[in-house]
Amino acid sequence: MPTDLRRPERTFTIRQLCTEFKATPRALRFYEDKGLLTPARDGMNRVYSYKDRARLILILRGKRVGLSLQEIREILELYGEHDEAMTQNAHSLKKFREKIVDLEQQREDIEGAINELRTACERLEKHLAEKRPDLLPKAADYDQMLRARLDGHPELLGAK
Amino acid sequence: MPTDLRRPERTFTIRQLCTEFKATPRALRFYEDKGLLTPARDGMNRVYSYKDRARLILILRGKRVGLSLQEIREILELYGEHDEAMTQNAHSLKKFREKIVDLEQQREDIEGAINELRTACERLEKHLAEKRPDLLPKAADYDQMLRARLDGHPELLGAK
DNA sequence: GCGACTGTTGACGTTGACGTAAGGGGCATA
DNA sequence: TATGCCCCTTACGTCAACGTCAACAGTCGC
Repeated sequence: MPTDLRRPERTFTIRQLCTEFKATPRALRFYEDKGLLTPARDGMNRVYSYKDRARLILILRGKRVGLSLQEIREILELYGEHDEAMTQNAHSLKKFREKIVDLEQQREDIEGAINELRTACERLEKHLAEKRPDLLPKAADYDQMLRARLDGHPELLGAK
Repeated sequence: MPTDLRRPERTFTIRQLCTEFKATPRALRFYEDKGLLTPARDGMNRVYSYKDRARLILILRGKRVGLSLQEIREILELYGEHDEAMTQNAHSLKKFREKIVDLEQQREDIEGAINELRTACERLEKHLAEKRPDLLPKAADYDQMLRARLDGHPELLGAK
């Protein structure tokens, strides 16, 4: 399939990306300032390519897992130049390995935190059910919240 | 086993807890300022009980998963008074549910990030092996790093 | 030609989570 | 008695990641 391979020539305005990913123009410009994004220009205006959009997705995901913009930039740089400062890359490799260990630890932590929150919720629910059943929120709320998350952006759920 | 049940009367100085958990005195005092810890006093000096230590563990774990001190305090308060402002607790329940959804999303993100870092590492390793095998770090480093994490603080690995 | 909208570049403000420096007390060891 | 070391409080400084605001430019529809 030579044509339509990921809509290569498609471009985006800053606001399009912002509304798509619930970011702000200020944030995107900030990322650019920090070297994480380098959109083209049409006169003054920024023009984001499909690749820029992909980078933005990685940036936002990195943020959600607690990486700093600095760390995210290092990762992004890996997907660019391949024949540059090798010493630098050896350093990156080490840092990435450390980060993996970090993240595995963090995953453990999250499991623990989820469990704690769950039991805390159960306690609270039981307590409320006994004393103030009128205050109990409906299960529908939770459902709706979940659905809202899954809507619209399947690419945020672990896609490449 | 009535005696020695979790060494009940054991206490700690601020520095002991700091070195044990790699925190700083400033941080512990800060947590106290924000109402997350309330150690006893011996004159001016803080005296941390075993319970305080347990709370500190929860605080640090909360931080690692990205909870704000404010959120952590809410969770900790749940393990205390049980007959207080019920309206407040209904609110907490809602926030906890939201946080669980957040954390589940975050866990997904971490899975993805780990995978990306792994493939990035593989790439880099391959690239380095071809062009600059002298810069390749030894696998032993990684091992040692892992062991260092697991040492000393088994209670950090998801215990209650 | 005129809003309304969207875009731009500074520059300053804000929030959370501490760091750091200043000033002082308590106790032990040299 | 002086020198450390650890503790305390108060207060100002810092850093990341933006938010907010000002001041201005391009373009669309009428």
